[in-house]
Amino acid sequence: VKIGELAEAAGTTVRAIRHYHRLGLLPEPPRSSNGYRVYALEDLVRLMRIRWLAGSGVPLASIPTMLGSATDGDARTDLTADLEALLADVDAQLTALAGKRRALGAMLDGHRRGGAISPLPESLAAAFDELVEGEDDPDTRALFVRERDSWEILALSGRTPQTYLDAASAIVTDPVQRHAVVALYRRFGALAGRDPATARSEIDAVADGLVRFVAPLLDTADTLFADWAAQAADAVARGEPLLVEMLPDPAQRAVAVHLIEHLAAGPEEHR
Amino acid sequence: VKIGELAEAAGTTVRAIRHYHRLGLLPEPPRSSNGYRVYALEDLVRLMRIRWLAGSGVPLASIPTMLGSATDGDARTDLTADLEALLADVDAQLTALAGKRRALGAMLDGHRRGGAISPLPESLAAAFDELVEGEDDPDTRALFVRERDSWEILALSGRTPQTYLDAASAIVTDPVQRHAVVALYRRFGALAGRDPATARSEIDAVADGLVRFVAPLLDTADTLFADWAAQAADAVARGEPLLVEMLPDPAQRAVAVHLIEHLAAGPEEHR
DNA sequence: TTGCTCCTCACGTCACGTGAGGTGGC
DNA sequence: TTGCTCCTCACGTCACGTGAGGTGGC
Repeated sequence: VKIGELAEAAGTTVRAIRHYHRLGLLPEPPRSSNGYRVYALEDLVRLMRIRWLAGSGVPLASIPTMLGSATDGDARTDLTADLEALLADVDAQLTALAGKRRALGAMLDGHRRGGAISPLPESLAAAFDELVEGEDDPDTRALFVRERDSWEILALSGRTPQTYLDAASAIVTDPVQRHAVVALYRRFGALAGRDPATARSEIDAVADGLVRFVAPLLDTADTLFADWAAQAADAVARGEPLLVEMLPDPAQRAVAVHLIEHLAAGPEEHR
Repeated sequence: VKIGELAEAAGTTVRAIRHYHRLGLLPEPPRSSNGYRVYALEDLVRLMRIRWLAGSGVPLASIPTMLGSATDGDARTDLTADLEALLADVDAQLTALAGKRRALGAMLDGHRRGGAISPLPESLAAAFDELVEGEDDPDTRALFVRERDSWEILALSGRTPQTYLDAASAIVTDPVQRHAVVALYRRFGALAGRDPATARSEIDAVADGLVRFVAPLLDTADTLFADWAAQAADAVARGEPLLVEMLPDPAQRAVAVHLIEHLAAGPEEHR
């Protein structure tokens, strides 16, 4: 039989068979006078065993060991370990894939209704879209975009608890609270370019205003977020500025530092 | 911020970031005097969005479209289709992985108890092992190995119903029946090298003997197997010998053809 | 001075797929 | 003659990882 027939019998491709030959997985059969490979029953068996193992997730490199054709001495003991490692690997892939499936499903749902694709919860994403679209002043608009970006970072960091995001959605959905936060954002934006020393009182005022919005969230949020805030405050204290450093303006940076220090202080302070 | 800090903040590697730069997924940031890349907040956002999508199974090549930074006109409609295709893909991978998991689990179980790794049901594998190990005549031994190989092909073809394999296990487990089949195998093996014309009666006898074992299996097996047998008979009739051609001996091949013809005739004939 | 981070080629990984260019069989 | 299968390089895919060889910062 020729390579094409062998491939069909085994349910593979001619290319795959030649690949196995190059890897030495499947021995090269004798050739007929025209140079064609001529296969026998043993080759089909070997090929089907290879496909069986490969299809079960066994890497091609370890198939010789599995099939016992390697020159080995202690293969007996290793095999169990190999199989267990493979199983653990496949399990990990399964949970990862399940996660991807969920994420993709959510993306598709959001896109069918919402339009733009975003890692934020729908209400938050919609609220930010409105803010950005409805703003005519380019500076404030850029500020809103930056704020949305920051929230996306928080959401994607995987360390921000859902309750925190939900609470933010609630604030931004309620017209009164929303108006208040937008006013604070505007003041935050106006700080750009000012000397942190002269603007000290405004910096404190804006930071305190923001703290007043964040404080109740801290009460409901679980320990994950408290840990994160503590770490961030630690990093700021040690001079490792991480995210904060990415804010280009010094006065705005001062607000962020202030805010993080408040967050790290914990909920007790604000009761 | 430098590339290492960015990588840590986003939970990736420096290499991955440079990779995204090469692909044009993430724009090259300005450099500091020493040639180091200097990142800003927008880069972190972009990077985290990329990681989010990539982690959700979106291919890097389609991420620009998803993030809307591509110069496109009809991206709106395409996006839904893209996401749906991705979802279907992930689903397919999930079922494939689940299958691998099952196969690996069975392999591990079998290896923990049995020893050798085989695609055959345990009782069949064990029976063949006994046959092969207990045989001193090298020719008969080779014959048994070939027979085991054929059964593995049947099992791995995916077209052989489980009932058929189970029935074979039963035959090979029962001492009386097993003795009878082994005798038939020996006669089959003895046909090697004989002229099909002179050995005609022995060929028919061996084939009939084998048919007598296979016939009751046909009654219980579902239509899948009947289809397969019919196809095989068709192929033989058309001169496409497939598996049969791989038997090197002409007399033995005649037995196989005989057997397949009987199988394709269906169960009615033997009642 | 040591050790850590940064830089740029350039090649490796995994399991094949995809041409390119040519020959044999019906 | 046409179309199909076969052959051998040799490079492509995907998402990075891995050295190789060198420089800058503390």
